[in-house]
Amino acid sequence: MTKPEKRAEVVRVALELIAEKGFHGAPMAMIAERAGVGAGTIYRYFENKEVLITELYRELEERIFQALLAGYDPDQPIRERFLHLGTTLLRFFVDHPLEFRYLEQFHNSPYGVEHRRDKLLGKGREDDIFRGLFVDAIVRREMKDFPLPILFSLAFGPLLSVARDAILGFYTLDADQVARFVEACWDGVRR
Amino acid sequence: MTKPEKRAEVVRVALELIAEKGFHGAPMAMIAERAGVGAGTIYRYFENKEVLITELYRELEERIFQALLAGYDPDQPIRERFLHLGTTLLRFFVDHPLEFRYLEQFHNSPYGVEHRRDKLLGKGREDDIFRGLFVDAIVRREMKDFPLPILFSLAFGPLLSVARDAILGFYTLDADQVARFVEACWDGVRR
DNA sequence: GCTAGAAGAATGAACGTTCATTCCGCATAA
DNA sequence: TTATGCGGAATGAACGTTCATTCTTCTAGC
Repeated sequence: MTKPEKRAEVVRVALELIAEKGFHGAPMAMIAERAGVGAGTIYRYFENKEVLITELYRELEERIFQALLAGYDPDQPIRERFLHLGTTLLRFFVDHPLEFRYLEQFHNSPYGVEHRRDKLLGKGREDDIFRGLFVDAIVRREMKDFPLPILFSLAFGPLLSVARDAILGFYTLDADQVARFVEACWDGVRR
Repeated sequence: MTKPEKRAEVVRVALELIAEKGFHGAPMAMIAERAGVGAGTIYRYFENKEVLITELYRELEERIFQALLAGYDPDQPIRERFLHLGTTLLRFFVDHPLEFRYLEQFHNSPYGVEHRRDKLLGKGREDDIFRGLFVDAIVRREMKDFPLPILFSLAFGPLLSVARDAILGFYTLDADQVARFVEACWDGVRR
């Protein structure tokens, strides 16, 4: 196995294990074993477990950002842009259960809260695409007049909740239901 | 300290510590110390840590159920019943941050998923109050026609999301905002 | 082209720490 | 005196991390 392959394999296994069993169900020794490398080898690529965890998070964030960007047209009407982002996001989660579960684990950890705090009170990144849309919508009076973070909760709270349940196997979402669901989210935020 | 006082104190401290630092940030020894009892004493009241955790969860569930019941009138129109349950729940969470954080921790643990699975596929308890309302609403065509669990996500996803952020201190919710927010949730589920 | 040696990468046993749980001596009340 | 409940030191399992050693790859000299 080449050097970059090893790193990638460690990251892949870490995603899988942590998504399935949580941070505390994924000891470094187990990650190493399943990745087919020595326990110490991981520390050649990541300073410690925390760095591995946050680095993996960053990579996921980037992939989602790219997925959202694909096919996004800033010139479309607000409603259409909202529907596009919502369905893309929900589909991404449903199609990538491991990634979704990982994000949830991360968000419910101290790292996640810290990270979130920075985002809400500072410069976003893929937030910008959401932030831009929402600010635009408020100015044009097409969305309810709530503070931005509250509007985010209103719009994406249902989305995350339904993705979680679908991924846990409580039910399945077909394409039509996804579309109708995101429209329902729109009903929640729109004026 | 009398016997029942000790038990109650252990439960109180466990709630506090676990809510603030998670299951893994709340070692039994620390719970014991802050509760003013010996480490071994906890095991006179709870077989092991898991039992303590699930027992505490059950007690919280019961308190929420009671809060929801107070002032609930099954004869009111669907919209009013929905608004009552929503605002009561959201207010309860905002007023009881420790309890909310504990519930979140629990839900994101293996116990929680198991528990949830039972609920969605079986007999509810305080669910009944929600289930009854929602089934009623669908039959009368006052809510969108989604499977029940999806409708729950649509209605309560935003609520949990906004409660979480408020409790983490990202913003504060006054009474007016709570009311308007729950109405926005209603916009999401209503036909 | 071949080989000796250096340099870098990988390894996994070992370490120190932390945790849930157990156990035994002690105190209190009968 | 005896019995009961309690405390907290002791225990052993599990973890993240380290480091002395081995293995691999590359370079340089012939």
